[in-house]
Amino acid sequence: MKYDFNTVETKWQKKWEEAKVFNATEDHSKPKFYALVEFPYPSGAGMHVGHIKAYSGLEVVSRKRRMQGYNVLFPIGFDAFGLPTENYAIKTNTHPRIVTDKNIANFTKQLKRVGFSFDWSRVIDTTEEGYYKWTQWIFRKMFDNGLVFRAKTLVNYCPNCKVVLSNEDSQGGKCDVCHSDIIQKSKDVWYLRITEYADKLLDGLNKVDYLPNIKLQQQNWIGRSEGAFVNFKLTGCEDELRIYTTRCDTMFGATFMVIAPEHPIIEKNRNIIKNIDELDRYKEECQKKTEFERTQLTKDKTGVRIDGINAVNPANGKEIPIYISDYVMMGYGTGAIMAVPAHDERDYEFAKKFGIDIIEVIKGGNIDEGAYTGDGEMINSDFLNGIKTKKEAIDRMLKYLAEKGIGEKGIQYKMKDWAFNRQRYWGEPIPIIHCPNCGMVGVPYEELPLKLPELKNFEPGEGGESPLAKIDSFVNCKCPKCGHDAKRETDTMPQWAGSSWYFLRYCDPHNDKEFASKESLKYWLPVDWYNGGMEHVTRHMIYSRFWHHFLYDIGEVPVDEPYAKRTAQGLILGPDGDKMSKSKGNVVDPLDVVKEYGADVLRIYVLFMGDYASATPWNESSVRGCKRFLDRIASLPDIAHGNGSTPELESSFHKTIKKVSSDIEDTKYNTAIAALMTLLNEITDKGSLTVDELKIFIKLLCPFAPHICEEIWESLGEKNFVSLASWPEYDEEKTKDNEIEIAVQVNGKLKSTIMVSVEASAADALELAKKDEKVIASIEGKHIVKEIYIPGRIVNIVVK
RNA sequence: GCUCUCGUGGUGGAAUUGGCAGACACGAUGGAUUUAGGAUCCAUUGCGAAAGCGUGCAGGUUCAAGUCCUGUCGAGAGCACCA
Repeated sequence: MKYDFNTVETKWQKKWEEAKVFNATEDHSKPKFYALVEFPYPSGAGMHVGHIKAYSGLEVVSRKRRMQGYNVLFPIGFDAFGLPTENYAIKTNTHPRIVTDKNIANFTKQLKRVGFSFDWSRVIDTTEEGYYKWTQWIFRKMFDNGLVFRAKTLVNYCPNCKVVLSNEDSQGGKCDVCHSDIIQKSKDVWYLRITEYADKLLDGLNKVDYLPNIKLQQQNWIGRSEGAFVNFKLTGCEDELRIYTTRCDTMFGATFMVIAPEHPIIEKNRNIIKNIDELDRYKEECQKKTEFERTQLTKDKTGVRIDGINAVNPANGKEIPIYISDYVMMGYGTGAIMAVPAHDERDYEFAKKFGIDIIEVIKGGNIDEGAYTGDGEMINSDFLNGIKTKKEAIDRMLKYLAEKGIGEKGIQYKMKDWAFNRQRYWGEPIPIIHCPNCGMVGVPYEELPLKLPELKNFEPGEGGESPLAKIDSFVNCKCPKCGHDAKRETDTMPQWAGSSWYFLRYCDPHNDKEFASKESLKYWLPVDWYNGGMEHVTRHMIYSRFWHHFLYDIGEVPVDEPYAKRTAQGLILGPDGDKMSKSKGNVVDPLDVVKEYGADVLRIYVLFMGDYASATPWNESSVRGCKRFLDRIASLPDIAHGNGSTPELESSFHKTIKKVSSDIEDTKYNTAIAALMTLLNEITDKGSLTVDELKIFIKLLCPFAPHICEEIWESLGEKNFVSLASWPEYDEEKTKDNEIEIAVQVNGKLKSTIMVSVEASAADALELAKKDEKVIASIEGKHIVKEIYIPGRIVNIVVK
């Protein structure tokens, strides 16, 4: 059978759509399987091969589950708010709505042409009013529950995009969208209190099945640390200085203190501090440095001693100096530290540079060379002397601090509250009204969605205010509480808002009374398997887990953790081994591949090319290899006769069913396909197979290359879709061989192989091995020290 | 700098988790077919003439190490002075 893939593939795509083969049903009596892939941002460039790989994994799993009788929800949608569309709209003077619709139409066409088995009746678009109504609704619930607050603070600001960015969006001091240097700017910012959920997000990781590196990244991001808060008395002023430390055991070694340049204690004591001008100048210098510069200069410590105020070490009563330095951040802990140069590398560098005393309090290092951060016996520490472990010393010190009433245990997180507003047009308007009498008031629930007003000019203002601020009819309103003239908030939500709950909407996407019905949520949640990119592990996933935990706490969803399992696909690199990019000219367009080789080949190739989780370069020749494989499949019906099979081939079928079934579950799609290739080679060598065997082969291949499988299935006289046929079962007994070849080693070196029965005893196997000529040659005249037989594996004879 | 992951043929990658290293595929070489090219089919393909040697390098544990341990070099990812 030679076939024209273009005709055949579009034929089956049409039939699937007409018969609604892949629509999830609301038959809640069936076992469910909810497979989720990260919905795409509909960029103007269209689909990328990376999308194909990202979706093909769970595509295979979903198709297998349907064949196993599950009610499968495998949805798709579009995460369409965001800067690229808005920037394009500004540049071309087209409304972002029009741009978005066009891009979504293009993506839809492309996705359908690859034959993904998405449930197209549940498509969502985060920019639709019927969708963002509920994004705003959830925000309002958070507002009602005290999880939203506004503060004027120094924030990460991108001067190019003219927006405030969250910490997550400004990693490395660069804007996540345009890669410009971030500056620190004082602005009014809306925050979501994600830190309140830090422990829940951390604990939740214990009950989910995420890849280990994904869990680790989330743990590091949340960055919980246990330590102590301690109050240091000051000389020269009335205040106390509160610090956070994880090493209160080293307090006898604290020979100075450091506070952040912005620490409020400086402002408060301007009149007392003798060198205030010098401190002001230093502070100004620090603010001029971008975050990037600050991190580049980690080696070179700078700072200024505060003249006029000293601190008292509460452990030993000694007076110690206080410095300001930018290696202490206002945003973590209390913005002040006790510095223990003998046992902290940063404090050590600082002390060396400023000539401060270094007192060793833990044995084990050499303080002439550097700080010692390991464990050891406590010395020079009064009541701690002689204690051998860090834990014991910390406990003892905490007890001391409690007795004196100057300190207590404390917990800190690296994660900060989520800066949630953007000064942009193409996002969900924040449903808040500023009233001169009532302060911040939520837009009433019945008025949601708060619609994005029509606008001609989408450019943000020079002062960094939202384009919405220019529309008086939008801004001016009445306070819902007191009726007084009031003003609307004009900032919009960040790109991450819509994607924080989209998997809930898929459960019941057309509901206009609730974001999803309780019954549908109860049935479909949690997501059984979520696959996506590593780049979303610390942002999208943390954000959406936070929203979900919140919804769970207010009784809106039935489970606390939204994703039972999470995997991640590796990148597809360009043929040159570099990351694909337009500037390098190494981008592969998936639709070109479909045109030349067909969708089945594209699908097989992205899964066969290598380990699913690893980055793998594109290889055009290897694509042709996959084409060859499918061409050989197409001619299989020519040799499928009704005649009996052989026991060997039958056994191979059972083994292959077992291997393909388990490999799909383990995301080892490459070896699953390799197993099918091996079986095909065996069939070709033999020259024939039965029609029943061919049907099994087609079913196994169907999740990977469904179009050609449907075509062959139909040619065999089947009336129904192979996509809905039953997944093949295997007989464990038939996967086992009666006789197997095992290796024979002498002193661990392979000498020969022998055929033994699986039931053979150690004595039988060894006897057989010792009859082998090559083995005899190796052991002749030598003394046998030890004989090992691992059933089914190996014989090893140790001789001297 | 810290944390994590990974180093296997000419290439992408396998290896039931300590048990015959190199499955499967690409590429290459030779042959068949063809006017020719392409496509297809057959054979060979880790290195070495061979005994042997081979999983970045150096040690170690073990009857047995790609797999475990120690050190070291290299690549990638994440974090970025987190007290």
